[in-house]
Amino acid sequence: MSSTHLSIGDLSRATGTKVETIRFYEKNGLLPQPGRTEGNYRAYEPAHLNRLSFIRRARDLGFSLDQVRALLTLSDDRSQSCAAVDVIARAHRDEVERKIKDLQSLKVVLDQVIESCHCNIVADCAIIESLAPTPEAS
Amino acid sequence: MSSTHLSIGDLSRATGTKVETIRFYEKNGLLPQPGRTEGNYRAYEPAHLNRLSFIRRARDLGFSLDQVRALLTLSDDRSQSCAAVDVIARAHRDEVERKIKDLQSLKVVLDQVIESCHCNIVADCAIIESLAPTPEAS
DNA sequence: GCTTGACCCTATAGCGACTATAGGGTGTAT
DNA sequence: ATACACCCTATAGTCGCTATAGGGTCAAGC
Ligand SMILES: [Zn+2]
Ligand SMILES: [Zn+2]
Ligand SMILES: [Zn+2]
Ligand SMILES: [Zn+2]
Repeated sequence: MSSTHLSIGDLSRATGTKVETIRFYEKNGLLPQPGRTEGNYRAYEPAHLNRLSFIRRARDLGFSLDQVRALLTLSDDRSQSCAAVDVIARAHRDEVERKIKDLQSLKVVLDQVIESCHCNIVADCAIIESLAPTPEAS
Repeated sequence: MSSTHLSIGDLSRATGTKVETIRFYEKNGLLPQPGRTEGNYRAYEPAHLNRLSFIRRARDLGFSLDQVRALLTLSDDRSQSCAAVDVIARAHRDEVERKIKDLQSLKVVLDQVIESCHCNIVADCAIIESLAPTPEAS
């Protein structure tokens, strides 16, 4: 009950997280339930702010909430081997890598499709044609 | 009522689309409602197959369902200018480009973070540290 | 003392694009 | 007759929030 308590709005401003999102993290077990004031307001400790910052940085790096949960659990048990941390981070990086490759080959196709449109009306549009099923063959 | 009718399973196999997804497209106005057999089974015409193929190719290229709907409408009105088609395709390509760039800069950070972990226990783990809020500064 | 306004609360529904489940009916082959 | 593949509707779940409805709390100003 010291004066160091923070309101949900304080956490929101400090981390750039919407208030609803903070409540969402609590409901989903990422952020522990804080104490309450007499008026039933959430009263956070500085540790909550640290934890929320951690969550936001991990989310900014694209980790899923499940991965963030796992990273939080690992970071709480500071004597453990960090091999599990490494596994999560590498799995995520691999997925990012895969997504980049997928999008790059997608862009190649989109570039070709867009480039091929030298027409005026939809009937001749090469973009539409590239989507339509083989128009001549049965 | 000719013998050319196709069941939902036929469309599913022909396009690699799950049956539930086909029903979902119908409910969301992408695929027109087909006739029904006496047993209340959907009975598709070849035109439905063409339309579903169109949808799938557009989805494979990453267009949103809203974009697919717009492309379908445009492709139905074959005398129209294809400028609107071009706008949709370029907007989508620009977004793909943006996503690639975002993921590439994300990957740079992830690579750095992962590379920095030469530790054994979580207490020293550079990955966890990179997520935790500045540990010394208040 | 009373109102205004910023802030907070819970509970619920919505987004996109499906996917899965429950609880049935149909059609055909053996 | 019964097994089985297939089909039907309706509803809820996924992910990571975001938005809404319908309230309660608290400090400041008049
Ligand atoms: Zn306290
Ligand atoms: Zn064109
Ligand atoms: Zn027919
Ligand atoms: Zn480490």
